[in-house]
Amino acid sequence: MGMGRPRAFDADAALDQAMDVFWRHGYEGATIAQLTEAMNINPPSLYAAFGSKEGLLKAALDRYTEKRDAWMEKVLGASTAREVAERFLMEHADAQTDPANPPGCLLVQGGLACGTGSENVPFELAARRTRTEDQLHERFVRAKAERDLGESADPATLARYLSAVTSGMCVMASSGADRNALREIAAVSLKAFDEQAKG
Amino acid sequence: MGMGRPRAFDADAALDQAMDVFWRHGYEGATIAQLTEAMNINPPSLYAAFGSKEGLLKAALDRYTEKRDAWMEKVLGASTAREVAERFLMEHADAQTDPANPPGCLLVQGGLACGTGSENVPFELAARRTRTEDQLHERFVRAKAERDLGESADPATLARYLSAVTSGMCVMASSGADRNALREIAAVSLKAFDEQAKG
DNA sequence: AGATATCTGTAGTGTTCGCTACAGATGTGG
DNA sequence: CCACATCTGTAGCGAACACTACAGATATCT
Repeated sequence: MGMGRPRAFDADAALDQAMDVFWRHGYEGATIAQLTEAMNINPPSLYAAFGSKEGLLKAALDRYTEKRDAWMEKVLGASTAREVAERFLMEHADAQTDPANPPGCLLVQGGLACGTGSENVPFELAARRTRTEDQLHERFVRAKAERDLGESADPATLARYLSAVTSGMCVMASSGADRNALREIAAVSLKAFDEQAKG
Repeated sequence: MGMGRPRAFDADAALDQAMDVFWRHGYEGATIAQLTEAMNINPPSLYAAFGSKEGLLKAALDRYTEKRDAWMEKVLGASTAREVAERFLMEHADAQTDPANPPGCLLVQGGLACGTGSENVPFELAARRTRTEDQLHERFVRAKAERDLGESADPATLARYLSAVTSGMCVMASSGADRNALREIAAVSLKAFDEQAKG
C-alpha cells in the first residue's frame, strides 16, 4: 500500500508566515483567508496539517518557542546575573522594534483577551510567557547560589520584574515606540535590577 | 412639533456595562449580542445612541478617560515626584487586580493588534495610554523646575518608564498575577525611579 | 503497472457577525 | 387631543467567518 501524496509546501516556512499574520493582527483579527494567502496554501491543506485555527496557532507558537529558546540560551549564557538582565532587556528592545517582524512580541500581541470560545488562546500565550520567566528565575537561583546575587535578593521577584518590563515594552512598541525609546526603558529597568540584586 | 420618545435607558450605566465586556473580551472578541445583553438594550437602541460598535467603544473610552482623569488628579496631586511615582504604581497594582473589574486595564486588554478594518482601535487605545504618559511627563517637568528631580533626570524618560511598567503589569494581570505580585513589581520599579530621579 | 493513501484546488457549507427595516410605543409642542 | 419626532422590540438582512465535501493529482508499496 502507498503512503499517499506528499505535502507540497514546507510546514516550517508556512508557520513562519502564519506567525507573522497572528503577530500583526492578533489571533482573532487574523482570518483563515489571510493566513492561507500568506502561507500560500489552500484551506484544506491548512486543516489537514494543523487541524484548526487554534491548532495552527499552537504550531506557530511551538515554532516561536523553539527560536526563542535558542535566543534565551544566549541570554542565559552570560556569566553574571547582571549581564543576563542586560542582554535580556536590550535584546528585547531590539527584537521588538526589528522591522523584519511586526512590533512587539507574538506572545503579547497575539491576544490578551479573547472572545467566547477562544478563552484558551490567552491562556496558551500566558503559559509561553511564563516559560521565559521561569527560565530567568532558574538562572537567578543559580546566580544566588554562586553568590552572584545579594543575600536578600529574590530570584522570583527579579524574574517577574524583568518579565513585566519586557511585556510593557511590547505595549509601547505597538504604540509606535522606536528602538531608542525601548532602550531607554531597558536602561532604567537595569538600574532597578542592580538595586534589587544587591539585596 | 414634538421632541420624540425619550431614551428608556441610562447611557452612562450602559457604557459601564459595555466597558466591562470590551475589557474582558477585547474589542474584537466582544460581540454586539454580548454588549446589548450586558447593557440590557436591543441593537437598534445601541446603534441609535452610539452609531456603531467602534462608536460604542469610543464612548466607553471617553467615560473611562473621565474616571481615569479624576483618579490621575489624585496621583498627580502628590507633593513630590517620588510620591507621584509611588502612588501611580501602587494604585495601578490595586486597580488592575480589583475583582470589581476584569484583570488589567481596558486600554491594554482592549486590543493591541486588530483585524483588517479595525486598525483604528489599537490606535485609539494607544492615544489614551499616551495621554496618561503625557500627564506624568508634565508633572515631572514641573518637579524638575522645582528642583524635585536631579539635574540630568529626564522627565520624558521617567514618564515613559512608568507607563511601560504599568502596561507590563496589565499583561501580568491578564496571566493571573495577583495583587501582591504586581505590588512587588511596583516596588522594584520604584527603586529604578529613585535611581533615575537622582539624575 | 496497479492498488492505495494522502495531498491539493474548487467550490462550497452552516453559522455568526455587525447592522438595520419596520411597525408599534411613548414622549413633546401646539 | 392631535401631529410629530424619536425610541423600542421583533425579526431578519447581506457579508464574512471558520471549516469541509468532493474530485482529481501524485506519491509509495507490492
